[in-house]
Amino acid sequence: MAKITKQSDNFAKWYTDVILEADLAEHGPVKGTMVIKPYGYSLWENIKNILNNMIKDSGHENAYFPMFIPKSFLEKEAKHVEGFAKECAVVTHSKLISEDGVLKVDPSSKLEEEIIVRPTSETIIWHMFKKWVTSYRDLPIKINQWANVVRWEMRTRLFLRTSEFLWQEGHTAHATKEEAITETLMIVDMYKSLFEDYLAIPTIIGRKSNMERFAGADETYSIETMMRDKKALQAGTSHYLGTNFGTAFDVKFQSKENKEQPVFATSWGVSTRMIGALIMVHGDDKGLKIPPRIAPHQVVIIPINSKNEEKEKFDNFVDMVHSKLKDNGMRCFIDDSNNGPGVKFNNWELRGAPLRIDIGLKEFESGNVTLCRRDTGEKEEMSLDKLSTLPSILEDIQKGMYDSASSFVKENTFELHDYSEFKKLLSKENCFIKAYWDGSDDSELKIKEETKATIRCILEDIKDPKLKCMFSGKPAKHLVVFAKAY
RNA sequence: CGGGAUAUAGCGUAGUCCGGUUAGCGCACCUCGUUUGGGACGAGGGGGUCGCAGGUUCAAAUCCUGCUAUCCCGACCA
Repeated sequence: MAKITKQSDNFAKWYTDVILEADLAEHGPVKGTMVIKPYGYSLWENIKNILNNMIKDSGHENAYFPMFIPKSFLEKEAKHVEGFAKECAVVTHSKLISEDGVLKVDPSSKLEEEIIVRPTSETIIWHMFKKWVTSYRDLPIKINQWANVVRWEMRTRLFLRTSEFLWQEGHTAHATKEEAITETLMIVDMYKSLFEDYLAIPTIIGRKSNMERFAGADETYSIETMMRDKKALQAGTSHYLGTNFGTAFDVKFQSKENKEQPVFATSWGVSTRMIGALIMVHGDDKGLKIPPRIAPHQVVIIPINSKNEEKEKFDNFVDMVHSKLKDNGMRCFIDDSNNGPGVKFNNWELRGAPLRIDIGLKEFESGNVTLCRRDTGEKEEMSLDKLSTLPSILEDIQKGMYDSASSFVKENTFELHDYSEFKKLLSKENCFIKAYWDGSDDSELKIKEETKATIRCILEDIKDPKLKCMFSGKPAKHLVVFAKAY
């Protein structure tokens, strides 16, 4: 088993090493594609199931819309096209022919209208909403779909930016602006809970600036997270789309008063990118560290020296421990591979299992087990009747992971009101900096050019005319967070 | 799409400058045995159209031409 690069030597290399060595995923044959391997997919499924329940509990219904979108649909919302035009996969033909053993595109199969592989589904969904909405009685529509989308990316990285990725996209239609805005914000809270309560990732939430906003949205709210290299990762978004798509797709409804009115929209999503955040928030030089609530295996049992004379009895003892854990509601796995114990220890640390139970001759004879925590590395021998306390230890680990991630964010977040200090700090190290901003694209752009830091989100609006923009000295409009971002 | 580099077994590489045995090594893999409390050991074994297509030559991984793919650096992005 290869050793992984240390975080301090090369964080990007560490990240790739961990994913490959922990068997989460590997590169597909087409540039930017990713094969999510069983261990990684099981992690995704755990997250997905939790979020899926949250989505349904808040009154949304799952549905599925096609991956293929007529090109003309994309043209209908001007800003939306602009945002996605440069990264679309386009289907132009429907046939291949074999010429002397070489496969070629059959020119005669050229499509009347070219088809876009969805980079996101607003257009096709609003095309359908037009058919579904005529009266106020048809609203709201609250739809979610789990799907893959394709964005043809220049520079790709496993989980963080792949040409094809998995996500959920929620799309809702409402009779009033207020209701749509409430929906947008409710989703932000839902994501916050997913990140904080399950992924143990602290979040910073706010509105996006004009420049960073989703193409076609009136307002974008984002979930910003800090990685261990102190760069920011946008890990989820919720958009208030106003009537942009309603208008573009001519979706209107008749009100109680028999008046024709425009439909208000939201859309929101989180993707497999979350797994990238999870890796970079919690991981250390030993590898992954997965929060217990979403870990594929919460407890991994390592049998040691299982080749003694009483092998059968030994195996029964191991099985008995295993079923005790399962009976206590834990996801549990026995590593009975042929590897030596050292390899297994390192392997499960690399793969981030929260708890490990070692069972060797010593335990077999004493009737105890040895428990080892991934977060602290502490080992302790415990009697079998204490196994029922493991769920509370898992919860303790979960909380500890959140707390330590949270203090890391606090330690690396500063508030500055002087631009030269701002530049100096950012040239020295990555961090989050809260500062006042005048709200202009111009200031934001120049700060980006000079420091590579961007506005991650707007935290508050400023009314006090005495407060000035850190960059321009003009009256401040917002308190924002700056950081270098993924 | 610009600038740079690389392409030899599953992975990592030596050999290429200066053409000449059967293309070598490490990891991984297979078999047998010994091992098992923090990255085991011995013996044996399998696996290569040297990125692709041409050319030069008695002879090409090695020299020449063209192509393709990938990686790094830039502009773009969740």
